Parts: sequence; structure tokens; C-alpha cells
Amino acid sequence: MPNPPKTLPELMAVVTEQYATLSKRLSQVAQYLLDNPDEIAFGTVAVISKDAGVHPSTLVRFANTFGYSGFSEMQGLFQQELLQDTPSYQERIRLSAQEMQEAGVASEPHLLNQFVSANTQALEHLAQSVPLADMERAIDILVNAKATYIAGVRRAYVVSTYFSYALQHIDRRAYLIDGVGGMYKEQASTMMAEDALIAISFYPYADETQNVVASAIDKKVPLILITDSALSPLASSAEVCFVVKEAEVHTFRSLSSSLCLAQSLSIGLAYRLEKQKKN
Amino acid sequence: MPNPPKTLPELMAVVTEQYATLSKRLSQVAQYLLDNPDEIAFGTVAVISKDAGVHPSTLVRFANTFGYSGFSEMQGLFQQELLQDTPSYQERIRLSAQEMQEAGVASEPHLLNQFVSANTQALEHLAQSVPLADMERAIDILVNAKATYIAGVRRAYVVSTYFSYALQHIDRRAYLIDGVGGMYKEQASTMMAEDALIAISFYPYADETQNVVASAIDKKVPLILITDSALSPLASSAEVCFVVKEAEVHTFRSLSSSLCLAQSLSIGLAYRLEKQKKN
DNA sequence: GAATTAATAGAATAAACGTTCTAAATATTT
DNA sequence: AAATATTTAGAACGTTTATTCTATTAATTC
Repeated sequence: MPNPPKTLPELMAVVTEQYATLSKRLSQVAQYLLDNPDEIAFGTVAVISKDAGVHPSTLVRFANTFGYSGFSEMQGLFQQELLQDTPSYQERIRLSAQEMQEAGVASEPHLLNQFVSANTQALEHLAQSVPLADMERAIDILVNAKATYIAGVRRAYVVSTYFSYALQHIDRRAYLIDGVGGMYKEQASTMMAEDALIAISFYPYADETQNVVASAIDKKVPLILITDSALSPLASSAEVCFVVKEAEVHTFRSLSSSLCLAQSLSIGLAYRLEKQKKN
Repeated sequence: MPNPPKTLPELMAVVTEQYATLSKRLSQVAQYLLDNPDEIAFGTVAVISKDAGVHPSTLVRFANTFGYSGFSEMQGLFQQELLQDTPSYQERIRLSAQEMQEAGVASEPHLLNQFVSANTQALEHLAQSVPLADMERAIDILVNAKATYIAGVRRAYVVSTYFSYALQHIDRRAYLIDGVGGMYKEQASTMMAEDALIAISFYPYADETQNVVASAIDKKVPLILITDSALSPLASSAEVCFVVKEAEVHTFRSLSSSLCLAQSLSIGLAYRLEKQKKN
């Protein structure tokens, strides 16, 4: 390879193109290169190679493979990129809005940017509004539960599937009450007092979820609720109630905050379980 | 000076303030420092000192004067700053985690806060890294699709359910290939060339999703892919490929960015459909 | 203007650097 | 299954690195 790429985007393209033909270690470097360009810009051969899990000389070989005299020469591209490209966040938004206009699209700022900023705000609000004590109580319940049932439909179903995934991932018995085959009642009927129910319910508070919750209350199954208002019909029944304000962009409600909370609960639980194991 | 500034702006302020009191060579360095921060970030002592017209050791003395153990420590601030604008979100998370530790927040910082900050950073990264053109192309495909199929399992299933919900919400035919009853093949078999497939696949790239995609490619169904690396096995097959870097807290990967992207695509689609209706 | 202090440049040093070369290991071909 | 080619890790290399220490120079004080 006599003509090495002169810019980082070019290099990235060539690496991606050739990726399939690279040997084991070289493709490992390629992977790291594409995923962590910033690390390459500042790191030393020793540090980067360790981080990427390869021998230092492999980095040099990699650079040679793509036509550079050595690693340092290739590294220059990464530094160059970082230098020329330092537009501020706002400037980027301005640029993309401009792109849009040129592309003949409405002058709307990049939708993605609207979302990012809306979600960011919602997340920060979440961190401030959720009491640590509630988190702990919820985790207490989940730790003691023999099995965890999860209920939530439509928009809330997304959060339910995350709980289901996360809990199973840490070896907890998790049952998603998804009503497959219209069997809400049957799925909920196996709940017992030593279990726990996580219910997620947003306006207009679907009947399906309300029924499942009613059944749980009947059997004295502790309820952890994630909802959008303290006045939600289920709120009074809950052992712990998390009120989450989701971001809204053009009437579309987000789910970032609910999912962020779901993640935090899951990991909090994972922590506690590990701690218990050690004792 | 026992407490050296911890950020570049702070350092700049201190240097400016003390500038008048500095000796001849040190003020020469100060001048250079204020004028060429980028050079400092990447340069070596030898190069910088030559460029600034001072002796190498003068740079070390300068750093010492402002409380740093050596030039290298001070140089770190300049590198940090450069990364802030194009944040490798990983780097940022690493830094903020480090800050937290140094701040002596001994007893586990509130998990929720860790999540919020990790997710926030990931979201910002998303806004910067996703090209507007890709969004538009993806929306084009979705607008023209007679029906939209959605494939994704395990962690990616969460995103799938969101797409399914959102698309149905705007009256699009959306079919979630969820393999209920082990019927991946059957569910995928009805795809046609005038439809579209949204596939979400993260490492380790489940076979189920790969098979669905293969079947789609066979039938020339356009593919929109959301994945975690440009080197994902499905990337080359995709009409549009979104590479999303998710936040990671204690080995748990988030989904905020993927969902944010999913939302943006959904609403972008809703917009376009409304606009078409009016014409 | 001599004495004292501060600032500087230069030489010295040890550690870290990127790179090269070679032997071992792995994969491929025969 | 043997032979060959490719890929790899390891050791050694000479440089370059940032830094420290010490004369030397410049500035300040008396």
C-alpha cells in the first residue's frame, strides 16, 4: 500500500473496506481504531496497545499495512482531525440546520438535536426528583422477592421489556405479563405474596395494567410503580411510587427517563445481590 | 502554589492574572500558552520550547510555578479541553467518574446520578455523530415502505418494541418479528421488496436477527440498521446504518441513545407523512 | 559598584518512546 | 501429514522524552 490515506475519514473508510481481509490482531486494531479515535490521538503505543489488547508492535505493523512509515505518522491524522474539527455543540446544530435548508428540507433544526436536548433535560430532572430512599426501598423489595412480575402495555411495554431483559440478565426470576393470547389474568394468577410486581403505567392508564395491579393488591404482592403522575389511579396502592416526567417533542413522549430509572434499579439490585453473596 | 488549576479555562485565568508578575522567559511561555493552546496539547517539550523560543527546562519551570508536578501534568489540561468539544463520550465518562472519586464521594455516588450523566453524555455524542443525511435516507425508505418489519432480540428487543409502538401510533403497518412460538422464519417470510426492515443488533449479534436480515436481503427489502459498530456483520448489507455508542455504567449498557434515535426517526417519519398529506 | 538573590540555560540522567529484527506460533497450501 | 507462508509476540535497539541538578547570567538590594 504505497499511498496512505491523508485524512482520518479516508483512513476510516479504507480500514472499514479492508476489515474483512485483515488478520486476527490487525482486525482487532481496526475495531479499536474505529471505535476509539480519540484515544488514538493522545495515547502512546504502550497505553493504546494495552487497551486494545494487542502487542505494541502490532500497532506499528497495522500502520505499516496501511502505508504509513510507523504508528506515529498514522497517529498524526487522528490529532489533525481533533484540531480542525472543534466546532461547538451549538455550532453543529447551526450547521446541520443549514444543511437541511440546502437539502431543501424544512428549516426545522435537526430533530435529533431537539430530542437530545429534551431528553437531557428530562434526565437531569429525574436525578433531582427521585429520592434516594425510594430507590433503596424498591431495591429492598426486589431483593426479597422470590419472583418479579412486570406489567406494562403500549408505551410502557418498552420499559417492561427492559426490566424483563435486565432482571433475567442478573439471574432473577422475571415474568413479563404481556398478555400473549389474551392471558393477562392467567399470567397474573401465579403471583404470590413473597413475589413482587413492577407496574409501569402512563396516561391514560390502561385497564389491563390496572387489573393486574388489582390482582396483586388482593394477594398482598408488594407493588413498585413507575408512572407519570402522583395522582395516577395506581399510585395509592404502591409500596414505592416513582413519578417520572418524560420529555416531549412535538406531542411525542419520550421514555428516556423511565428507562434510566429502570436501569438504575436493575443495577442497584445487582449490586445488592453481589454484596449479599460475599457476606 | 499548592493547588494547581484543574481545568484549562481556570489555568488560563490564573496565567492571565499573574502574567504581569512573571519573569521574562516565563511570561514568554505564558504568551505562547495563551495564543497556541492546541500546540501545547500535542507537542513535545522539545518542539514547543523551540517554537516558543525558550529552553525546554523553562517549560517545566513554568508548570512548576503554577503548581504542577511537571509539564506533562499541565499538558493534560490542554488535551482534556480538546476532547470536550468532540467528546469521546467514553473519555468523558471516565473523567467524570474520576472526578467523583477524587471529590471523595466515597459512599457510592447515587446510582441514578451516574446513569443520568452517562446517558446525557451518550446522547450528546449521538447528536454529533449521526449524519443528517442518514436520517433523511432512512425516513425516505420508511415513507415508501408498504409495511415496516422490525427485528431485534434481547437488549435490542426493547428498541424493537418502541419502534413497533411508535409506528403503529402514526398508523403505519408495523410488524414486530419477535419469534413468538419460534416462528422467526414464518414471520419474516411475508416481507416483500416494497416493504422495509428495521433491524437492531448489538454485540454479540444474535443469529436470529442475522437470519431475518439475510432473508430480507434475499428479497431485496431495504434495510435500516441500528448497531454498535461500523464493523457489525450486518453493516455492509444495510441501506442505512446507524452506529450508536451507548453509555456504560458498571458493565451495564444503556439504551438511551438507541431509543432517542428511534424516537427521532419515528417523528421524522410522522412529519414527512403529514407534509405529504397536505400536498 | 559590590553583594546578594533570582532567573536562566546547559549538561546529565533515567525512564519511556516508537521501531526493528528475530524466533515462535499459527494458518495455509501442497 | 509435511512444507511453506503468514502472522504474531518478544527482546533489543537507538532515540527521544521530561525532568533534575548545576553552573552561569541577569537583576535587585544595599
